[in-house]
Amino acid sequence: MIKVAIVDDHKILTEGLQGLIAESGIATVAGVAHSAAACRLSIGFWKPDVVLLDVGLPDGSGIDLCKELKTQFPGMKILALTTHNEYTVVRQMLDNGASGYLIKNAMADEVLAGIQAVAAGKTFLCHEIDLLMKRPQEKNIWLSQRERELLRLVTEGLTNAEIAEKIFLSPETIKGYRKNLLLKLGARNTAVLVKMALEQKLI
Amino acid sequence: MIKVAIVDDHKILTEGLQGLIAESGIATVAGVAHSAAACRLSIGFWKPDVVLLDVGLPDGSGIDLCKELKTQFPGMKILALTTHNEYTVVRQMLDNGASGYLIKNAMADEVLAGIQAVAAGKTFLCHEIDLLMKRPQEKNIWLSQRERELLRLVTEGLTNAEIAEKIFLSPETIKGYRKNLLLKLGARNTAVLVKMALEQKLI
DNA sequence: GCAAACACCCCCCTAAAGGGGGTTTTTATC
DNA sequence: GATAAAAACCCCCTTTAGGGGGGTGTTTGC
Repeated sequence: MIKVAIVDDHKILTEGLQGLIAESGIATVAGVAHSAAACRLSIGFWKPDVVLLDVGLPDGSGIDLCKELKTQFPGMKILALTTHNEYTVVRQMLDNGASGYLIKNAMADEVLAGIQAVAAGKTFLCHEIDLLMKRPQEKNIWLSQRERELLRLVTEGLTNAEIAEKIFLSPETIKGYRKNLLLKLGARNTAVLVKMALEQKLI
Repeated sequence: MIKVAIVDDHKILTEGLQGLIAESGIATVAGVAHSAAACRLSIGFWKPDVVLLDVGLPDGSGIDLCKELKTQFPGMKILALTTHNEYTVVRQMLDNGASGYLIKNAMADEVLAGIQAVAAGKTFLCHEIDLLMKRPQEKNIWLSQRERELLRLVTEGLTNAEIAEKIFLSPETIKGYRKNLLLKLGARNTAVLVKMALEQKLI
């Protein structure tokens, strides 16, 4: 029997999930955590085979927690379960060691299929995410670390001069990055840049 | 017995909810719709007393659907059930006739309490939203229709001249609105303005 | 009846962003 | 060891945004 832990702050969803998993007979729920902190405290005791992990936790990012868990328990499989269907989020989760990715509007039976697949060492993407990851790559934007950092500072409203001072670079360099970001995202100005950054969760 | 309909595209959540409501004994689930279109088709047959309505539907806004349902079926009670905890969203839902508002990380028993309360003609806000609505009003930003329209055009990257042309106003008027928006939201420039607009769902 | 909020318009001036063109070094990846 | 991508840097010039003023009339709610 597969041992599953659920980490998600949506209590209504976790209650439903517990029932769903228990009834299926393929797995048991070893524990439920509603925050990253609660997860860190208990996960060592639960020793689950599979962790159903949300991305948007109240006290931190599931993306970071995923990396943390995989470092501490390399054998533990992470199955992301979130509302986010943005390329950047999925890619970061997979880069950080997640074995699978489900979105919350997937069918209930995809959850069970996902649990079984990742427990068996396979990777599992729900249908919609599978399509997303297979799109022509020019539609799935991927930024370098530096570009992400810059984009974050731009969205916070810093001017080129301020950014330059903050990260010890020339204002002209910042300008170059901004131009490049506009080009890369196909944005005509800062307003659209910020919009895309937030909508596509690029930062 | 209270008759409830669920309109939400998160299938995992709706499955869980159905069980939860059925087990409680206080209500029955008359039907489930995973989209606004499906809801429009079936709601007349179901004739529920209470509709659990999500804001973020795949084919439209729950805010608009709420207004629509209240116009067509004034006696039907709408109980919003969403992830959004932004003042603007809550206020728009309530203005459009919703009797209650739950966020998805509320406790499961709040759902049942909410259903009973709105069915009895009362209004019901879950704890977190109740706190939000009672905050000092300067923290809860509310924009006029015109301001929202302008903000939307700004986030789409239009320049003052383009906006002026589009909505037949003087570019100087647009400039005035922008200045006022910056002041009202406490944003130092367009980047922050766009960020706040999206984060607080002002548009 | 009167204040407050909304909608509308104009001036001047400076700061910042955007569009064009470049260069070099480092660091992965094949 | 070649190739490519990321990272850092620079100049010129034009357009747009932002900061500071000023003002009008019209709804809307108490």
